Amino acid sequence: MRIGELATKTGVSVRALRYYEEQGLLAAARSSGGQRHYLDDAIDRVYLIQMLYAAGLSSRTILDLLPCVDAKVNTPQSRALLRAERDRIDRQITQLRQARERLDAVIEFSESSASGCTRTDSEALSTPATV
Amino acid sequence: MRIGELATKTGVSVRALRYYEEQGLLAAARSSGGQRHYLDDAIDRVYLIQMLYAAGLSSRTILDLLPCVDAKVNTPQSRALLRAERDRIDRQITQLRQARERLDAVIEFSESSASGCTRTDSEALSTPATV
DNA sequence: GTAAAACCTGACGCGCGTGTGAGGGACAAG
DNA sequence: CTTGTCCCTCACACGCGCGTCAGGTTTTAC
Repeated sequence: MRIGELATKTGVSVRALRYYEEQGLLAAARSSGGQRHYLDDAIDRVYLIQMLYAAGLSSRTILDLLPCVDAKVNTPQSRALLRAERDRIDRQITQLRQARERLDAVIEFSESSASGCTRTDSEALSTPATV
Repeated sequence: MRIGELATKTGVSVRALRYYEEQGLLAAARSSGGQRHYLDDAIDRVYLIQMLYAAGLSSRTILDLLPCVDAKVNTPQSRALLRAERDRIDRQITQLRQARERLDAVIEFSESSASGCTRTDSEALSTPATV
């Protein structure tokens, strides 16, 4: 498939796909005219890349990790890298949970507070059912 | 206290503190000579700001949230904002967990795999004790 | 009074994932 | 062969949190 189809199938912009190739994350065959052609498994690849980006990994780090995910490289160094990134994600989750708890405390207080009892239409809309 | 002291006490750079003020997140009194002076509670304020940045909030969003945290504003809109951000954090945590599970699967496979049994000195160093 | 340290404003730079536009080829349909 | 759509390669721009340098003022310590 060509780049436009991959873009619509994955929901990722054409620009982004070209950027992934530039970063060495997503290989593409080229037609005689220079156009990119992808295999079907590129779709999963793009999802994986997006997942790792969403987890806060940089292109460079993803580039280092992908060979491990593909099980093409399995060295002590690659395993250390995998563990390091997993641990970084763990720390980030911890931070997010702390922030979430902080916000939750504020929410709890504000909803039990005085002006918190003035239920409005806008709130009724944004909160489907407090059943 | 002046900005340098606040910086060392919080571990945040002077540049960052000035940036927080520029974004309206951290107020400071001024001396006759124009230098910033902070109260002790600025320390906690900075920690809070850092926490929210770490949770992926933008300066703008933090600016909107701070009045709620200070319990100075408590409207239906502010509560909706709080919940929206909390939910965003929840979604982000979910994404991170997915990425973590993906990496974990790779790690599990690679450590049980063939070349995973070639223990080297570098691994012995990076892994203190597999006791 | 004088030097050093801390502070001030203003402005440019960076990293990074993308948006966006210019100017031009590739390719299927009529 | 032409038209329309998709694609190509530069290349500039952005947002954002902050580093960093320049040139100057304030405060502190002696």
